Amino acid sequence: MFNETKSHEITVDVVILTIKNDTLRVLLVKRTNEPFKGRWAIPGGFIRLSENLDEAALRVLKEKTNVDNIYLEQLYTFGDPLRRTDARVITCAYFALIREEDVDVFDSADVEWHKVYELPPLAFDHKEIIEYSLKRTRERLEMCPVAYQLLNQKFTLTEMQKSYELIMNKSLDKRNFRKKALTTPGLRELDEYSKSKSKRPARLYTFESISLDSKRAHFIKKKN
Amino acid sequence: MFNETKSHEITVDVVILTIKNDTLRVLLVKRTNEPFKGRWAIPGGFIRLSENLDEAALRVLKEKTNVDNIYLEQLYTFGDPLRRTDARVITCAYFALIREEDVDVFDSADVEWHKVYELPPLAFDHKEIIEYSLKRTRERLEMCPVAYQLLNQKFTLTEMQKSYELIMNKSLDKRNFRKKALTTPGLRELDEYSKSKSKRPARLYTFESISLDSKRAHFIKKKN
DNA sequence: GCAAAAGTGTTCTGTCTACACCCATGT
DNA sequence: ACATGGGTGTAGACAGAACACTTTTGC
Repeated sequence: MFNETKSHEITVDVVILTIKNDTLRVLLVKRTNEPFKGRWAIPGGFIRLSENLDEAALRVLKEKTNVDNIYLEQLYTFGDPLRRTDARVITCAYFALIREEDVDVFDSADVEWHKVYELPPLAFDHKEIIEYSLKRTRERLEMCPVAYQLLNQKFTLTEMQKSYELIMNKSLDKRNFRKKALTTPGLRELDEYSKSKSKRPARLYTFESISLDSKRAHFIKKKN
Repeated sequence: MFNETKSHEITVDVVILTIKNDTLRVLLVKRTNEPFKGRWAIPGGFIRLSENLDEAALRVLKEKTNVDNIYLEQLYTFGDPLRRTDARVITCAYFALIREEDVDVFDSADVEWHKVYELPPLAFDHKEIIEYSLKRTRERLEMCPVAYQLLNQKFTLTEMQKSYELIMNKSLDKRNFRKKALTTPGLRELDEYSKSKSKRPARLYTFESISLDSKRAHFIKKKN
């Protein structure tokens, strides 16, 4: 299959995170080929010669979820010779945060949302990649409100807090959270309220600008 | 499996930083081939099939500086189709911080330390890569004392401060710096003093082995 | 009127910033 | 004795953490 003169293959793999049914979930696909046939894996694909890496990751994302225009960030490049047994494949891993309401996943038997804290056995080093993406998402969260990428367009502060708690995997103090959340640049208070049964309606908020002010990361620009 | 006839090539490029003559410098090599023949570039090389990415980066580092066992971190993977005009080459960029005293560079006409704040015209996207490595180094510095990688084994607090100032590219308050520096985990005060002419000797310090773990991301936990 | 979630302030503590003078040494 | 860099402390601003009760609604 390969020899010394053959060059390495390079792919992009994308960790796609969302919140669904009050849990943080990652999109996995079931492998149809050996090795690891039948195991769950992060979606990925080869990079086309005309694409840059971000575009390749966006394409993979779009193929699986039909989502565009999303928070997507390069995570890390994994290239251990032993990470795959079949060939030498280096993968440039990305991670994406998407809203459940935007997703159009054919929830078939071989594409599923799995709880990130209860992962099934995964192919290759994909468990490591997912864990690393969680770590990075937490770091981002301390820096900028990326969690709004997981929320619906209009959301309550309690929903926002829940998404933070799911990502950080710990509970937060309500008053401190709200105090800090209200200072977030781009957060706008609406004159609308959630309608819920048997309890007090909650004020709705929205984020005005998608400009994630981060000096740390490369973000994918909006496509027009 | 390989539905494109032409593969991408993948390299590692390493931004090697040191402090020399009171300036922050990066090791550049002069290109001997087209394109950009005669221009300065970051050292790099192809990845061998038996190596992982870190090993490839270490090998490039060792080839150029004869330095082993060093702070080395994966930076970012650059893969724009237009970044090179001759071929589609994706590069996994690393950066390294090394001590001048450990280096064994043949300072020839085609390998030189250049001031990072006064770079000559560079090949490809290497200017961008160097600037990104500076950004990351600054972020690391706020988190953990990576600057000790640039210092001699024994150093004064003033030397440490100078290295911070060179990386951050701004001056720092002496008292505040020293107060904070003294709380750094791993810093040990020695019973030795610098011998300098015409001025008061300065106390020497050293870092006890800090585990800068090879699994990059985050090295030192938050202080409690 | 009760269940269920929304909403609201203060105190404490630790960290960052700004800032100016005396000390030890070699010449 | 002077030139050079070494070494030191305090006060104010700000941010994060801990902590409990009242309000609004649907049933």
